[in-house]
Amino acid sequence: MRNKVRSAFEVCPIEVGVAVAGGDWKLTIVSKLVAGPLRFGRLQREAGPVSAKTLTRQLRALEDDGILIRTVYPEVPPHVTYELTESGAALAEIAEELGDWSERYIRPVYDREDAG
Amino acid sequence: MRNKVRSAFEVCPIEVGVAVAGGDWKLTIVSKLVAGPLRFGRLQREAGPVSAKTLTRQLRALEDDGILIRTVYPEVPPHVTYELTESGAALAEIAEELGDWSERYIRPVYDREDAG
DNA sequence: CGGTATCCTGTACGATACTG
DNA sequence: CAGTATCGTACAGGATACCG
Repeated sequence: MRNKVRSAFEVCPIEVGVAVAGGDWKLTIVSKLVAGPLRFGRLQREAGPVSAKTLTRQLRALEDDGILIRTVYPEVPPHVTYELTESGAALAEIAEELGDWSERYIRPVYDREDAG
Repeated sequence: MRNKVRSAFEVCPIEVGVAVAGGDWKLTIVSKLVAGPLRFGRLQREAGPVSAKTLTRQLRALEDDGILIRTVYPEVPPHVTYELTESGAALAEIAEELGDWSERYIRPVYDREDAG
């Protein structure tokens, strides 16, 4: 994943953004964290049908790239929260725009196919 | 690819956007077309180290989703151009924002790693 | 609760060779 | 020029079982 980002740097900044934020679930995760920190289980339920394995992978990648912060509370049972950094909040705005864009331009395309 | 988009509709609009625009090279392709239509070969050179096979795939997907228009001029040798639709132009703006975001927030992360 | 380990399938993508 | 066909590798991501 990091290697992908590194080679993207030699192409263009947009491709870097795609490498960092383009994975499945990543932008959805970020958007779910705008309202405030969430715990792992809650985040998994809110994000959609994502497996624990994949969610963990994506969260770790987002953490490595400085998009969110993982906090472990030393309790039993375990308690872990995820919250956005400034970088993550900025990314969340782009995620929202992408969502609006797909509602406006993509949904009609597929609705038309379903009708026809 | 279309199946991925269809299932994304059942999750959230952001995930639809990722499914449609999140593939490697797609946003870069779109950004290269903002200045005006380009031919296949030119686009391939401008986009970066993308193979003809992948570029073709991505262009077809973008066409299917109404993001760009492919025009074939019946000449010898063949002449094909790609140009953005309104949808594509709107997506290009988001692509630019993502590029700016990565320059501002991601580059420092990796520069710091390279230094350390 | 918040993961990890293992296995598995599907697909993305590049390289190369070829074509109308 | 603008692709297509074929092959091969890499990795994403789900399912399941298990752990501190």
